[in-house]
Amino acid sequence: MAYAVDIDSLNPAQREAVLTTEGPLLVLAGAGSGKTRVLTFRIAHMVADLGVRPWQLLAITFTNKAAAEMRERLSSLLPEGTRGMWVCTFHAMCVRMLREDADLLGYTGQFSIYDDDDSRRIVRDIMQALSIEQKQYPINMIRSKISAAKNAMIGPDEMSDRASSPQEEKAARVYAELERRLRAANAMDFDDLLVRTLELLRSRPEVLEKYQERFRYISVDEYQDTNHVQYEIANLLAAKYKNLMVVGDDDQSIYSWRGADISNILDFEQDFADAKVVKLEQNYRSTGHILSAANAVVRHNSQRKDKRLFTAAGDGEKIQAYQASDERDEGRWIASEIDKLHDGGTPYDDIAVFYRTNAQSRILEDMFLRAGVPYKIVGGTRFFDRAEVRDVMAYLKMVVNPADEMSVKRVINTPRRGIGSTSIQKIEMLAASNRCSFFQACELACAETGMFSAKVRNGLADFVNIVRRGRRMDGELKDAVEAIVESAGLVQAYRSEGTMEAEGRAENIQEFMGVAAEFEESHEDIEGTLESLEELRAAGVGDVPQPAPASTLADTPFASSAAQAASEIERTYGPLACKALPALMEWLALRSDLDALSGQSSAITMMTIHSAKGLEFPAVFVAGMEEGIFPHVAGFGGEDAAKLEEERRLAYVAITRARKRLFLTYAATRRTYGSTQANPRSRFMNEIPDEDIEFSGIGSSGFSGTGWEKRGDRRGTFGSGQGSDMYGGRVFGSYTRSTGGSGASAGSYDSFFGVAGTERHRGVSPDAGRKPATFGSGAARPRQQKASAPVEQRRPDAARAAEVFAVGDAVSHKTFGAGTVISVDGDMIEVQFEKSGKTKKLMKGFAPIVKL
DNA sequence: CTCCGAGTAGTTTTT
DNA sequence: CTACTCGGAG
Repeated sequence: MAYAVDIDSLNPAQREAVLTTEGPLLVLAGAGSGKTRVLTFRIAHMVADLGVRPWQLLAITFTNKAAAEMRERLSSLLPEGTRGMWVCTFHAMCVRMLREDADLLGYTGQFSIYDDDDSRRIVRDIMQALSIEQKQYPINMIRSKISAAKNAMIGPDEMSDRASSPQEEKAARVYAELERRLRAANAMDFDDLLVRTLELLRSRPEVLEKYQERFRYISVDEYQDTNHVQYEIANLLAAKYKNLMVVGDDDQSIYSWRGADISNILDFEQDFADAKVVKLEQNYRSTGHILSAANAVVRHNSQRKDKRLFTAAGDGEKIQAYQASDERDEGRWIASEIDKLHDGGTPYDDIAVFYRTNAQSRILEDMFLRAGVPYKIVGGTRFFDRAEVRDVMAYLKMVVNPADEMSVKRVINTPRRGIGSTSIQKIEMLAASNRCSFFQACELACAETGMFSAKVRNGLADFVNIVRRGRRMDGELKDAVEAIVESAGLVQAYRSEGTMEAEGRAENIQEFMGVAAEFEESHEDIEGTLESLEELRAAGVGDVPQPAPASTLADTPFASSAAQAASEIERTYGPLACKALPALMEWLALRSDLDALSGQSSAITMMTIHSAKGLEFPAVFVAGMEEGIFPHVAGFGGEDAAKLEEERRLAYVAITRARKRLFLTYAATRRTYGSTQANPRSRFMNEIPDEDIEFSGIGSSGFSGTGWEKRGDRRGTFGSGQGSDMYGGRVFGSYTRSTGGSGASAGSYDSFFGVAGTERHRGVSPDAGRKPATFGSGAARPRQQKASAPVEQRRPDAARAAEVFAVGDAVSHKTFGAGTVISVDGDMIEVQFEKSGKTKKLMKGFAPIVKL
């Protein structure tokens, strides 16, 4: 048989996976084993060779980005098109299904989606209302308990019955109120999207049937990251035809703390007795040393399916380990190594720096800035998480769904309209006594002369009008958004503040409107749209079957207040004229990261290890390889083995991102939360075989694997001995163990100081001992003269240092673009950048900035 | 109602 | 150390 896809380019295991199109299939895909290729080839094969119609296919991914990538690869494999194929995340799929049949659950199709921040706020409000002390019952604890209950399909009542602790009892009460409010607001949080879909599929056989019949072939990527509800949904959808393919790697399960359940993948063979299992163990990504290190580390986990990646590629370069004196030195060393790589022809785009926690990015960022290494940060505080942007979004959400109490309350007094918490409370009472939505109560309040002052009533009237006018806006999405923002008066309010910060916020809002305009353009194409069969038929897509007779449902079991309130509002304020607005809101709610927005400029990538999953880079740095940081404090101490294993999987993920070069760094001392601590080197580094790794920096290779080091590790004396004693000026003098066991390390110091090896004890006086402190924070690395050179070169040169900056000066930064100086303090200047809106403190002369 | 200061918490995160 | 939240004073 001649295949439309190049089946010969696959290895036997991959080929088997691609050709197994019928029945349940579990693909255990190790890191870098070509799993995306298998996934896309398999689908392309089905469509091009086996006559499966694109609309019969459902491919679920974990992130929007992965979905977009897959769609792209599929459309290049399938020139005849992929229209009707659903390639999306679980959440996007659920939203699509819920929009269509929300009325069966007592919601309207216009329901709002509450993201994490919204959900947090509402829980906080509820806890306040129920006077539950946040001190005693931390909000995140309550939220995770509720989330766990939701995902176990346990309702508030049942949770209350089962509550075995005061925490759970309180959580159940919050849960009950949360449900009530979400329903009343016609809103769903991220958990609800999944849970309600499962509810829909379970309670409505005709709906389930519709999708079971349509989606004959289902594949789920990153199966190890699915939670219980997602697992149920997938199984339900596939229950009829059993053509379910799941792809995953138990070694890369790093989201259990978020409800991901590894047992989903481990138990697949039990769920489907006749499941075929294919293991993809050949790695096409990394070189030998890197792969060997990854294998060695992950082998320390007990809870895993045994597999071992192998590669046909050569050993490649050894992993470079570097012990820095402190976190600043670490950043500097990484910067200088990046410089070397770049000089050697590696583009910045091929380099990534990973860290365990976002907090670590600061110092690294700072050091890169000074060294002139261009970087971009993935994750962290994102554009769409900025308060002012969220405010705009809340206005838009409110216009789309005025019952959305959360959004209404968020912006009712932003910008200031003189409506404070007492007025809001009164409106709440009004809403309760009139049994109407909060928003309708706002309107009632305008007429209530007795209850509110004229000032408040005027403010409310303005506010209510925003919705009235907003809903009438038709035409271009961009214009509608602009009109709503305009009538909200946000930009004007910021502009009149006159501060640089407010100006930045105003600019962010402008930028947001640019995003909206962009969305309208890119939204035109049908690609990526999840169409129903009806829509496909209407669009003239051939051989789409007749739908099952429409389920005429007079008996909506939930005559819910949400639906009533929503339709009430529809009647009162008229239908929403701008149809693109809900689509924009949905896209915003389910957005992944804004990597599309960050330009294509050449820069290294900085991100947490979690966000690095699924990516690969020719050169990878992992910073902060220290006990307490990675594995993070929560994971060690012994008692929680499962947590430690997850940290180890995280290490596995980090290591396996690297194709050719891997650098692991750790610092002898590190400032965290203001105090300095000395952390021993990460146990994960010790799990890497000696032949795969090379140590350098203070206390280099001769140390590894010697007995004393392990003894030191436990007490943390290794780090503190090297680090703090060094600063105390007693590097070699009193540190007897190091003189005995560390020839290589001493050697490196010796060559640095130019002291003969045999004389080092006498030669280094306490006074001279301070020098290492200089070396630690000054030059990059003792042994290689060259290494320190790049940093050295970036010393403030005369011209740069002489440049005078004044507040208000326009400047341009190599990485951050244009900005304005907002303060000057000696050699430090603070600059606000236009693009990011962020302010940064920069060192005059070091930072790559020029006055415009 | 707003503003300012003290106090405190402080993994990982896509949807 | 810092960013954010809460509570009290104006």
